[in-house]
Amino acid sequence: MPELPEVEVSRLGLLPYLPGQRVVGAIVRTPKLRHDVPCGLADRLCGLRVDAILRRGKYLLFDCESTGSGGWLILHLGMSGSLRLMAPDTPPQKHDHFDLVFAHTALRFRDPRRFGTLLWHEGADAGQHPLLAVLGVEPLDEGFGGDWLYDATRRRSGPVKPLLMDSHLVVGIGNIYASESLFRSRISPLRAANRISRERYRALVSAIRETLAASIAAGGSSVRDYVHSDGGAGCFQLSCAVYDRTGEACHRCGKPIYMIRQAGRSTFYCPSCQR
DNA sequence: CGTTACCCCTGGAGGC
DNA sequence: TGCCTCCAGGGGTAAC
Repeated sequence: MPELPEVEVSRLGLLPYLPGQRVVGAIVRTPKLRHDVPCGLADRLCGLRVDAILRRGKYLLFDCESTGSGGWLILHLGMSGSLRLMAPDTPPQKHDHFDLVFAHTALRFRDPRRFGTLLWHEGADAGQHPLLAVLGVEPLDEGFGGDWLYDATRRRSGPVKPLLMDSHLVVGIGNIYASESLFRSRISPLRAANRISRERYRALVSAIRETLAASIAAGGSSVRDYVHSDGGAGCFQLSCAVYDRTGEACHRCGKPIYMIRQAGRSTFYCPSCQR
């Protein structure tokens, strides 16, 4: 489910409640997620105060007194993960793998497919963690621009769509937003990355930023006293122009939307509008 | 080095 | 109703 906007909305939903709170307990019900949950994680977390919640790509980073004797709780929602705040004594349901317990509330992590990740990084700099150290630029940061993307793709002869989803280049662009952004900028997902002009990369970057920002804004308005990341609609209250619209009429030209498979993932596009 | 295939897992949808 | 196949918003790793 979660792409960058969903993760960011989860983060924003937690901000009013968690920073400043002290961890009074933690429950690891499932030690095997995408990676093994570190041994002794619950004991390590106990007594630490959550100072801040940051995001890097699709990872949520809980600052647990990292500038003192603590570290970072690193959480990735995978394909099917979600977070929710609830009373600490709420009975766990199937696939509820982890609780971070505070005095009056608990943060619960649910993930049916278990592609999510729960890690711990000791020390002040979460960016040093091996999984974070290799990540590319943030798509909403200044460093991500059309000229930068043009320069970064000169030796990439593969199709542009799978490349957009490569977190070592740029983080946070998942399968939905890759297709949607390419449609908006009228670039074919099949086009070789090194055969796209500077001008078109500027349009693509604008489309990516606008799509992500609009989704965050749309999701943000729906979050109140619980953290919402499995809305189910997939497009986060924004209607998709091409994603999951195989055979339906293109909103721009009226011809049918196509689905193809690229690097093992579905890609949706309008062959007429996107070149 | 760049690119792709495979794999981790569960659940829902649709065909028979 | 049951069983089968395919599909799903991610991404690390191995192999080409």
